[in-house]
Amino acid sequence: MFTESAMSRQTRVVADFAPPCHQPSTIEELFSKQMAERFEAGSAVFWEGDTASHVFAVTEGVLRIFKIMSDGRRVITGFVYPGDLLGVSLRDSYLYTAEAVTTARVRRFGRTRFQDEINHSPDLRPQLFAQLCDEMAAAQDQMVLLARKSAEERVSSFLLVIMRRLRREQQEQPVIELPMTRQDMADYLGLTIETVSRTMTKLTTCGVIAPTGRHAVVIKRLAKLLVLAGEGDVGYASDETNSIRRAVWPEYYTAQ
Amino acid sequence: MFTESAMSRQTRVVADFAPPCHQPSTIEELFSKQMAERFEAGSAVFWEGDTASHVFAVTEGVLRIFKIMSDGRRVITGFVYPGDLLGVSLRDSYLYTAEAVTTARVRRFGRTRFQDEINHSPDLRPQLFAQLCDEMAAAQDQMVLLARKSAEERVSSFLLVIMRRLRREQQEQPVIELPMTRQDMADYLGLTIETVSRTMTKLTTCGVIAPTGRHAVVIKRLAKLLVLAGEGDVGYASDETNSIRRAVWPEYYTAQ
DNA sequence: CGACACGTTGAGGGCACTCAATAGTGGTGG
DNA sequence: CCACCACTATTGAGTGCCCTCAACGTGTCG
Repeated sequence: MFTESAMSRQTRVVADFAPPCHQPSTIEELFSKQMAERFEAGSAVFWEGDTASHVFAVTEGVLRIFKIMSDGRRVITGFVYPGDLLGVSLRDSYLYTAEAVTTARVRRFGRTRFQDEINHSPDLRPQLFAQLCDEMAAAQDQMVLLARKSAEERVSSFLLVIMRRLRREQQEQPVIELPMTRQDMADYLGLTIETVSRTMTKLTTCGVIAPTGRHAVVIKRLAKLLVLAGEGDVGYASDETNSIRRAVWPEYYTAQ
Repeated sequence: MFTESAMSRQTRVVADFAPPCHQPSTIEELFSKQMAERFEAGSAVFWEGDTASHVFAVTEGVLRIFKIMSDGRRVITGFVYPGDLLGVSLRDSYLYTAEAVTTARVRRFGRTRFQDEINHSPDLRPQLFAQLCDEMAAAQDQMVLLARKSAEERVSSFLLVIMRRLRREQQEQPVIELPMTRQDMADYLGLTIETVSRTMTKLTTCGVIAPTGRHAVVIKRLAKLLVLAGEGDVGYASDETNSIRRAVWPEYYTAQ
């Protein structure tokens, strides 16, 4: 895979009946021509161990990817949002099960076809590589969370991660949507449903967050949440670090 | 990055004074021409947050890669063995610190140069991709371990992972070398040094392992270790599953 | 309104952590 | 050769955080 030549590119374009002058320059664009499929909440896109025949791009909704131990213990290794790819990191079979949390829309490519596309496009390769790097960075952060953070730190970190994700995708959002159940959060954070619930209550009582219905919260005190998440290096932070943080969250970052 | 043209390849080859007829066909071969550098136990190859200027290949020794929280909590996200790459998953700066556990030898490429090489070689790209997939699969397994496994399961799983790794690299090895300290193991498994020590003692008492000095053990009962690791789906296993397992560890797998 | 799923709250227990003391291990020098 | 030290590992006692088990709210559907 990843081979490239003027010859093979020509071949591909002809096979697709696409105008040779209009190559997709982003992965999003590449998938946009594929048929959109709809998955209802709770339905699976693929299962761990299935032969990995397709690569998916999420255009709408949220999915969970998870592994299950032989005795039923479940670990959610990530939540997948619009713009994310699904099923890329694989050998011959999928590493995890992917299931819709909300009604979701995805587009798919045959694995071989996707690899050809990536191979032939010098524009797409770095995008795919960047996606994989982001995925790896997220996995590393998750390992830190699971290995060493307290329940309070885990829940706080989770809220921050979701916040940043929504910010990237959508507009300014003081309200954070949490479409997943408490059980999903627990299986993602390595906690029980009861501990997640208790911790959310505690954060509410402290005035850090304010619930808006069951599946959304408003962050009232971001600075405090950062500290609780274990990202608050306030005691050690240089002026430079703090100025960077202010640049990242200008409207939120106020000492409280 | 990953951009490609006949022109740039020409430039590269001339700059290296390498024979155009002898392209490296494996990543190992690619690195073999680079100077080997020696790192003493405890010394760092690079630090988390450093500008990611190089990609490394380990040829000898073992390294640990870790992240540290602002208050000093350390999480080892992986151990790196000969044949592994180091510093590939990155954006602009390294995701983690890499430190030699034992005296280690590594070879390096400038990041840009490495990307060029990968870009220009249809042989190397799938190898790199496969490496990244393995890394991702390992990260997922680690998340399962950290999120849901007991101390006993964690230590047992760790021993199995190391065993498989040594088996891949070296010859048949009943003795498993554990060059890292108990603190390293603890920071990898999300436990304390005391819990690791107690669990190792317990496994020894049970007759599952037998210590050979401080930094090596012999696995006496693999079947039991598999069960303790949470990989023992014995109660559920189909004949097919078991036959697969026997094929993987033919000389070890005996019901005990 | 009842059934059901999901979420919250409470009481008690256990696994792993903390703190502390002891025992190996390896290196150095008298 | 052995005393001495620094470092690492083991073992023990007690605590605490989170889990387990259980009951009670809450929201949604028929």
